[in-house]
Amino acid sequence: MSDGDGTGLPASIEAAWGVRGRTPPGPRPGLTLERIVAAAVEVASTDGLAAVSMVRVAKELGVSTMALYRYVAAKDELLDLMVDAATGPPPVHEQADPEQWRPGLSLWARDYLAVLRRHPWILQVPIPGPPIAPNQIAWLERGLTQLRGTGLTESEKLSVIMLLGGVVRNWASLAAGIHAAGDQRPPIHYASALARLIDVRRFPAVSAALAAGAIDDDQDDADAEFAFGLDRVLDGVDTLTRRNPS
Amino acid sequence: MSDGDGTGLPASIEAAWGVRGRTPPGPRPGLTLERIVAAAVEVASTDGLAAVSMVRVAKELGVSTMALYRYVAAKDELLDLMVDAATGPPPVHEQADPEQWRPGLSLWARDYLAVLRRHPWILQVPIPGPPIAPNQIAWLERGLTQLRGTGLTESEKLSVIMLLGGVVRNWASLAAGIHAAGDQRPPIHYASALARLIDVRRFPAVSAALAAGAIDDDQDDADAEFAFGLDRVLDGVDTLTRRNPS
DNA sequence: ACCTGATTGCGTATGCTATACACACATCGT
DNA sequence: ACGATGTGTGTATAGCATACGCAATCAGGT
Repeated sequence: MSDGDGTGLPASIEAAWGVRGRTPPGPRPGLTLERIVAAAVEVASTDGLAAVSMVRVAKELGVSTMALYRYVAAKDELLDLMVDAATGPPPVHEQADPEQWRPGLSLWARDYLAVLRRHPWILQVPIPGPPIAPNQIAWLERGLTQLRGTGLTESEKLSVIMLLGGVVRNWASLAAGIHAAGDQRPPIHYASALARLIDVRRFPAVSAALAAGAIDDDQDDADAEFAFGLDRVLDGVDTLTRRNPS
Repeated sequence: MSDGDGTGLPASIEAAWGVRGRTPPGPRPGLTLERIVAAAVEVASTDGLAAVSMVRVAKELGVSTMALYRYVAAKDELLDLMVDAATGPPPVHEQADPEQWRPGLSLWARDYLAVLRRHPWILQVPIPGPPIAPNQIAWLERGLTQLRGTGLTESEKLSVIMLLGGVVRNWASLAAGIHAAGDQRPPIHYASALARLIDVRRFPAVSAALAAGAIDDDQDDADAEFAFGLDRVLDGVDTLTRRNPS
């Protein structure tokens, strides 16, 4: 389970990249990393991330718990692989005009959002670091490609994609949090709860927002709010492209 | 432990807001929610969030584990209160020209980042929903106040603050992730690991970024990268203020 | 002054978790 | 054929959140 290569990466991540040596002695493996990850994703999709335990995944596969540890050094690794598998490769769209980076980037963000909507549990997996798993890199690739006509530096392009990905994740997280909270708990009426708690003199600006109906747990404006955040970031990128000599 | 008010909020959150009824019969409480939260924060700050268990916090206070459950319905509530306590109220600055929203908002973001740098474990606490605890609201208040001269609608102001907060959290999370990973693990050389794994034909854009040195685990450029993301968002807000009739 | 009922803190118990370790067995290169 | 190596399994450990019942404590109504 030590890294066969010198990358310092966990062996299971390398396995996800398809790095394989020649077959060693010993019994043929009856399991596959892929099958394990698929079973874990299945559990997360049906019963939530909290239901994903090594015991449960092993039970789902009909093997003993400890068998999994022949393929994964720790549960964290499994979680990372689950995220990558559930994310999948970015969808393929017709390549538009390279000069028109904005719709391309917008589509990228919306595609990513769709993934997070399909697998909300992804948002509950703590991010271990910069993207390294295959599909994460594929998404990064597609994102960077959208920016090819902008004249930004490579470093700027990368920052833009990371920024945008964060914004999407963040918004999805908030939206999912509201939804999940209203799933089991007594649905917290956020606006009325706030109205009862805050003092107008101590929090005039929040009170004003409250009075204007800006704070509302309505799900209807959700898409509009996402579009707002997305447009702000894209406007910011636009400003940058115009400032730089292209 | 049920909510005394009709807000639907956990009783412990209401307690954090200072909502109190008259003293009921029974022995005087020997503990305080404040003391419990303070002890938990202390544990998190010294030994990390993973070390925060009910057993450990109780031990730190010299009480039994179950005593804590007289003040907190579940561990999640404690975590929320810990975040709010560790965040604290936003620092007070001299009020600048209300027309100059940009430096004010920039300072807000940097203040928030400073908090997250001081208490990195905050980033590991899953966000349960929109901000509701007292200090969270205080930060929101200060953020909204910075936007008072922009002519944005209340809804837009709110979205901007949420967006900005997300960006700060996201960036801090990534930076802390790299740092934490290099804390215990064999320090993953991200750039070289990627270089070894990816194929130039499959990932030309990522390869280009890699070749240009844009992908680098150097901590030096970190502040610059944060400023980049911050400036993109602020540029986006700027575009909006110019478009709207103020 | 006494009782009632609420509330505190505690001890115990349950069921869950990740994972370390030792074992039996299968298969490869020699 | 043999040694090395990897696979799956069973058992054991240490930790976790938290449900439950009990004894002690105190305020308010009588």
